[in-house]
Amino acid sequence: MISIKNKLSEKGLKITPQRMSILEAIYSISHPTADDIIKFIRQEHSNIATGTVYKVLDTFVQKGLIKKITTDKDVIRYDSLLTHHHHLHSSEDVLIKDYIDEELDEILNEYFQKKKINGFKIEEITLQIKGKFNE
Amino acid sequence: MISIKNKLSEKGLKITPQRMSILEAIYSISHPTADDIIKFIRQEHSNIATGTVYKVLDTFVQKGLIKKITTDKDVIRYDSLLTHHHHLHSSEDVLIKDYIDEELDEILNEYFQKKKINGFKIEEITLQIKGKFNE
DNA sequence: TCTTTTATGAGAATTATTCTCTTTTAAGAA
DNA sequence: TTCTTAAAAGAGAATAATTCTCATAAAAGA
Ligand SMILES: [Mn+2]
Ligand SMILES: [Mn+2]
Ligand SMILES: [Zn+2]
Ligand SMILES: [Zn+2]
Repeated sequence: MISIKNKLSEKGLKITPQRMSILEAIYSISHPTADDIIKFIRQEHSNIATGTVYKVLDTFVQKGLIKKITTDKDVIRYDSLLTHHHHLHSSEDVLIKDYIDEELDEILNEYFQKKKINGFKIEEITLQIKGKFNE
Repeated sequence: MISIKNKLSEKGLKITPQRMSILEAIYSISHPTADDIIKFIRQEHSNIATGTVYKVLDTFVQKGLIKKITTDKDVIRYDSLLTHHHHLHSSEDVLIKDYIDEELDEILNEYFQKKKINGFKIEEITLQIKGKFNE
């Protein structure tokens, strides 16, 4: 898609088939691991080197095209949703869902406007909301 | 120490030198990785198998003696502070500090008492506060 | 002290990620 | 278009983090 190409060139990145596939994969899979992305790309398209995927993901994070998200597993996941949001983490399995709540963000902003944390300058607050998804 | 032994037996765990060392290490090091714990124990005391450390850490988490904490590295850290709290994550290095704020917790509890997340039952909310530590 | 269950150790295996080095390719210049 | 060149990708080895397997050791209650 033209928009994928645009996203790359906006960030001053060379357009390569690998980068386009990886970005498409991230947009198609919810909070994927590097391995999820590799499997997704290899289904249809050509082979891709795992090192390339890790390197490209790193570049994308650096350029702000995607974000890293943390879980209590030793694997890094990636997020294509760039606007500020939080995550619902299943306490039973590996499911993660986006949680967008501007009202909450407003409350937090107000709270930390008043209550300064001494010796620390806040850049971003992310909630990890752990719980159970019903059915 | 007697209290370390007590903590183990309270949870119905057999008291072993390895488990005592690991628990002492966790109490001595801030948010350690498994490897931090292994190095700490090996300084003074005897050797310990890495597999033992991972297995014991897992047991401790299961029994609620410690908690896992997540960072944006592919390594798991552990936390000995069991009362509900949040974390300040340095955006520059790997430093993590506990952040305890009951007033904030109260605000969050109230907020989510009203605002239900549909299809999801909250168990715990943890804030990852990313920013810079001054000097 | 004996018995049984559970834990530990050693080391191999697996998984996730990074690195090195060679070859390929995107993209601007000519 | 073709040429040039910096940047990217590929292959595969290396490293890091964690898990597994199975033989031995040792807690803890009988
Ligand atoms: Mn790793
Ligand atoms: Mn791993
Ligand atoms: Zn998300
Ligand atoms: Zn903590």
